[in-house]
This record gives sequence, structure tokens and C-alpha cells, in this order.
Amino acid sequence: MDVEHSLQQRMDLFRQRCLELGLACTHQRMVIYKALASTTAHPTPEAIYEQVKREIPAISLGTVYKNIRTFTDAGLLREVSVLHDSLRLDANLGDHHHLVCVRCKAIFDVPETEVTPVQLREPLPDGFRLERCSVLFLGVCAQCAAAQ
Amino acid sequence: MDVEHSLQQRMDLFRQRCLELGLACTHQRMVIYKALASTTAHPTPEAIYEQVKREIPAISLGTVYKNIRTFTDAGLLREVSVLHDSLRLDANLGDHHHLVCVRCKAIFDVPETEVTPVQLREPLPDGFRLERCSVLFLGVCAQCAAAQ
DNA sequence: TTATCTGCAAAGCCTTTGCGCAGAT
DNA sequence: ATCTGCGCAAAGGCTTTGCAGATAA
Repeated sequence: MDVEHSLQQRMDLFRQRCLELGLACTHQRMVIYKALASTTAHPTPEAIYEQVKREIPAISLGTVYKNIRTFTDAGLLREVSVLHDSLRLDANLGDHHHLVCVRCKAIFDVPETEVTPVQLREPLPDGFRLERCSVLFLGVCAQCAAAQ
Repeated sequence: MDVEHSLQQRMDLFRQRCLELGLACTHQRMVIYKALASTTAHPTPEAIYEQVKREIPAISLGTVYKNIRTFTDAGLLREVSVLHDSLRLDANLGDHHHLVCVRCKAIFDVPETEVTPVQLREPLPDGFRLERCSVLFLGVCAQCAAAQ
């Protein structure tokens, strides 16, 4: 599929979703979203800011943060790192996986034996040395579900 | 297996590893490690600090942070959240997984079709509403491997 | 005794917030 | 015309750092 075309489609969809959500289609928002949709590098807010500045030199970092928050709250964007807001520690060095509540960030252990073996079919990027694999099962715990 | 006994074993092993690594076996370190080894809750540094304060009221939060860093660097402890240090964004809302370089934190997409289907065999904790599953393949990218 | 570690306090990110003006609907 | 969003700057968390005294080897 034509990448340019696909991006165009995604921008159209974005515009439409903004209308539906009652979000103003500002120039800043379009450029910020375009920067996000144009890469698979999973950028940081700072990286988006640098990218957007090329087109809107007067943009402020605060605006980038505000809109990233707005987009994620609206479901237009996702955080790769669900647990990114604070350091969580694990003294269990054995192989195991985790079950995470996306609301309260509670983490439960999942023994490796309880998960079907995970294997990559694809050859890795050239020279990538794979060390281990960690599965995150995401959802909402009973307590958080009860609290609506 | 007796939990009490297991903890004792882990403390002995910790003491031994400290010796091997040339790390001083201070009272603070023992208590911090004990707090980490005694829970499966994947605590934050702040939570460890609160726990350790019960036994060492004069402990400082800085000491807890320094030792957590020392332990992780030494391989005695692991971070659950490899990408916790900054927000990483993903405009691709379709199901897919990620390949992450643990050194430079580069993130590559892995299409869901390239991974064997992941399934939990175990019944979930009561009332947990599972939403999705995200696999992190961890390793070292070619560039970082080349840079030693 | 010597090197390392601790507590304290300050500094450094990253991110959020408040406010008045500007822009979208 | 009204409401929302933007830029600016300040404030707020979390984490690291520097230093002098204390502790482990």
C-alpha cells in the first residue's frame, strides 16, 4: 500500500474522529498527529516536539504534552509503555510473565508454564541479539472494575 | 516449599553474591533486599522505602534509590518496566508486539502474525477482565552490540 | 586503615498546571 | 460570540548527585 496515501487516509480519519469527539482541529494538532502517524519509531514527546518544530517553530513543548494526553485519553493514540510512570521492581529473576491492571497498575505474576510458548516466526532485524521475552497481559482488576 | 525458609535461602544467596561482587553487606542493603524478596507486588522505590522505614526509621529515600540501582546493575534485581523512563507513543492501534533494545531503548514493531498465538492456560485472578496481551521481545540491537 | 556506604540536601529531568490571549466552531 | 486551545512560565513528581560523617572489610 502507498505510504503517502495511507498517511492521507489516517489524517482524514483523525480529522473525522476529532469532529466526533468535539475536539478542535487545530493546525498544531494536525501536525502533531501527522508526526506520530508518520513513524514507527515510537517517539518520545520530546522527539515529537523536535519534529513538529520544523513545521511550527513557535510550538511549545507544553502543547505537545497536552495533546498527547488528549489523544491517548480519546483513544487516538496508545502508550507503548503502560508502566512507564514509575519504576516497578522484581526480585524474581526466573522467567515469568505479568498480568497488569491498566487502571491501578497492580502487577501479578504469571508463571511461564501457564502461557503457551511464545516464538517469533520472523527473522530478527540484522544483528539483533534476542535475550528474552516478556508477556504483559493487560486488563482491569476486580477492584477497579467494581469502582466503575 | 516453606516461604520462610525460601526467604532465608535468598538472603544467604544475596549475602554471598554481595561478597562475590565486592559490595558491602550493610544493614540497609539487607533490609532493602529482604523487602524486595518478600513480596510479589512489584513495589515502587517509594513502597520499599516505606517498608524499610519500619525496621530502619532513619533510612533515607536516596539510599533506597542508590541501592536499587546498585542491585539492578549487579543483576540481583530486575525492572518490570523496561521502558519506564520515558513515555513512548504508538499511533498504530492495531494488534502488534514490540522488539526492544534494552540498551538504547529502540522499539521495533513485530506484527501479530509473526508471533505464535499467546494464551493463558491459568484461570485469571477472580474478576480480572483481560483486554489484550502485549509481547516484548528484549535484547540488544546491532548498533549497541557493536558499541560493546 | 581504607574504601565504600549512608543521610542530607540540592539539583535535574520529565510532565502537569494556571493564566491570559488567540483561534476554531 | 462562545468555547476551546495555545504559548509561556511556574510548579510538581520522581530520580540522581555531591558531600561530609559513619560503617564495613
